[in-house]
Amino acid sequence: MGTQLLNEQTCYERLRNWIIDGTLQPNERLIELDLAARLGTGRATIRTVLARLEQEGLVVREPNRGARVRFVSPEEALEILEARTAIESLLARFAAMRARPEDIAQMRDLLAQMHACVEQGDLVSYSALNTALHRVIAEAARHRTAARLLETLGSQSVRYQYRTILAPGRPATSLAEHDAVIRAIAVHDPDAAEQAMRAHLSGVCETLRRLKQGH
Amino acid sequence: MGTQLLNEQTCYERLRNWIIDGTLQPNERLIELDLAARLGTGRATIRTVLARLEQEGLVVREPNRGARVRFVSPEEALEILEARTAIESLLARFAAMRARPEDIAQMRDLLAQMHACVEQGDLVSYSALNTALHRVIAEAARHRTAARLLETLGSQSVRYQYRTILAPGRPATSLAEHDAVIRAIAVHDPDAAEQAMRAHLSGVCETLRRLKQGH
DNA sequence: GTCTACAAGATTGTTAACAATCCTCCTACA
DNA sequence: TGTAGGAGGATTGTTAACAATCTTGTAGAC
Repeated sequence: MGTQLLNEQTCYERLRNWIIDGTLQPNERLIELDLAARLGTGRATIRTVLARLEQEGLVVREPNRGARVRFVSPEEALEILEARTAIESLLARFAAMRARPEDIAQMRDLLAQMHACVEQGDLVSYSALNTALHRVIAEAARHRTAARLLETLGSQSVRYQYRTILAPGRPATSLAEHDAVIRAIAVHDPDAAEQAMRAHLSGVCETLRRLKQGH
Repeated sequence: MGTQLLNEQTCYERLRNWIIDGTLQPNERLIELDLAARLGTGRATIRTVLARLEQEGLVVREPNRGARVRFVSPEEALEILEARTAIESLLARFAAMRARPEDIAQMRDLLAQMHACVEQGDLVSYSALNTALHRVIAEAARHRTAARLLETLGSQSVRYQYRTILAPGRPATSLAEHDAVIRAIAVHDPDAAEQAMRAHLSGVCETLRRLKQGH
């Protein structure tokens, strides 16, 4: 597998993934020549990619001092989650208005799998399914502006997403909350869906706040 | 005033302003050499600035075909307003929790000026004051994540912000709604503040929907 | 032993030139 | 008359070299 020549968009996606999956760690310096060599492209491309990632909140650049992976503090992670609550509640509302039968079937399928995971104590798969479910809801809402905001918020806080589900009693609660959200969407009740999603994510916020206190 | 040499940040801000204030019109092509000459910098700088503005939603770039000012359709403007509603409600909630006496005084001052504008029928000044008031509320919330989202949303939809206030009966209603928001913030009632802000912006959304139907 | 000054290396910022691509307009041909 | 093809110009994409800035390590003064 030789090093291919990559265009800007591909470089952007790869670098973004490296930051999100932790290949590049928070506060790690991003040296242009380094990245250019690793991605098989020139410095100019890396430069514009870094600018984009800064605008997206994944990277910090300082004049004459280069770029580094942005470190998101626990306080910031909470802020991000609060903002997500606002956006996802909106998306749940629209999903209740615009979801098609296929969308709802997919949600129920994922929910059933999540149920199985909790019974088996497989919290890693549960987290993945949870992310997938939220994505399906976002897509069912057919609201690109909100979906876009959510995606950038999500990418900034991936490192904190596994924490809350580990709190004692959380899995069962979380499952019930998701159930309420999907039931409201299935009967096309926007108010109930928004309310249920807000309740769900407020619960997550609260858990995260308590976790922060503990440590 | 000779052409100064400008660094990236300055170029970014200037170009951004040109787009927001309409100096550069929607769908207008952004030619790198052109902008470089106008801003007194090189193509490389312009290139990264355009990448940032694309990520911010103010510019669209197509490979090998350059960049243009993004045209925001009325449908999208509505989506943006809906997202703003979610974010600003959150900010109102936090403003109610964290506003200091100075913040509240500033809000009341702006509200009084808005009152005067409505009486004199000066809707242009009213719009400006309206923007300023929302900004003060956002700052009083001390929630940088939400504030940042709001700023990018706002910049995308400036072209539509003057429309709704022109609807018959809107100024008086708008004034009353702002009054309710600020009263809730002043007595530090987060639920009421969030609710009042949501009601206010939902009203704006509704007006915009009706305006769209009309035309 | 600690601090300052300075030199060397590393990294970013800027410029210019070249290559690749796209767009426009003109011509030739059916 | 209308359409395919191609030449030329305009614009973007890429590369390399150079300039400016920062960082690091070392030597010398106190």
